[in-house]
Amino acid sequence: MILLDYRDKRPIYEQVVEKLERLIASGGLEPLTKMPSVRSLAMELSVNPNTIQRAYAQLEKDGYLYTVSGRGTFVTAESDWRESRQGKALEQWRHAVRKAQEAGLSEELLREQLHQIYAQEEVPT
Amino acid sequence: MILLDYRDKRPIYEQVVEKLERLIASGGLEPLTKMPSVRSLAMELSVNPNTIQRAYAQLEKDGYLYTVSGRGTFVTAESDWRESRQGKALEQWRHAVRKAQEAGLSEELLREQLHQIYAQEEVPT
DNA sequence: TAAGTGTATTGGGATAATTAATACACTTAT
DNA sequence: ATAAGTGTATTAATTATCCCAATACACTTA
Repeated sequence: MILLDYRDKRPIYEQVVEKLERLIASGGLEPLTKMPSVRSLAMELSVNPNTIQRAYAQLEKDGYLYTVSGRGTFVTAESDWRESRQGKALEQWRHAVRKAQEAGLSEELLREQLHQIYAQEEVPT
Repeated sequence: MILLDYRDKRPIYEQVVEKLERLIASGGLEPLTKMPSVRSLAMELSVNPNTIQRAYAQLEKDGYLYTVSGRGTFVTAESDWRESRQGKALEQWRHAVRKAQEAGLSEELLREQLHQIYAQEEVPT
């Protein structure tokens, strides 16, 4: 399903989160499909089950997965995780705007830059 | 020059950075004035000189101070640190914009939000 | 040359983060 | 009902990181 990079010095769970998030966001996993169990994915990657559990918990917090106790964890419907993702991105963006405002940057400058960035390319992912 | 708050559980050097940054940004220290030496400020606050050194290094990285080896460290000209601060804020903001774009948020939405935020108040700090 | 400046290096101690070990609770199929 | 499969909670061990101190070095100037 995914492959770990041993040269990567980030914690394992974080790597798993990133890879799965990318996989889901790119449509590589159909909504509502069952994820591999905590134990089986742990076996497959040769890591402790708790590490996978932590990754799943994070992905659930971010809206990409949901879990039914005793049954397993599943991929969220696309509309749901898109909404969650947008909400987070918007909140972070707003924070950056306030910082920019405090630094004395004008609304006009930001509006220009905004247009310029959006003009560059159509959203890759 | 500044006063440490012992109830504050952040590291000392961080507290020093924040207090000095605030002092400089608010005009409490004239540009080009010489800062107290690493050792003297350390003595005054009863901390290790390395702690002050770390704070000064951070402030230099942020553009508030500059240092001449053997002579001392000095307050940057206002135009310079304002520029530095704006550059950093702008860069972070651009990053947030790209994230928002990737998440599928429209330029129009961001432009609206931008206007709304700027309309709220005239920049406090 | 001596005193004052910032800087680099190293290490100790504490704290936090990451992963592991184990036991528990729930669901489902046999 | 029992066993096997699922996620979860708790606790511990290990590892990494952070903060601060001690000390020595390099540079400038009186």
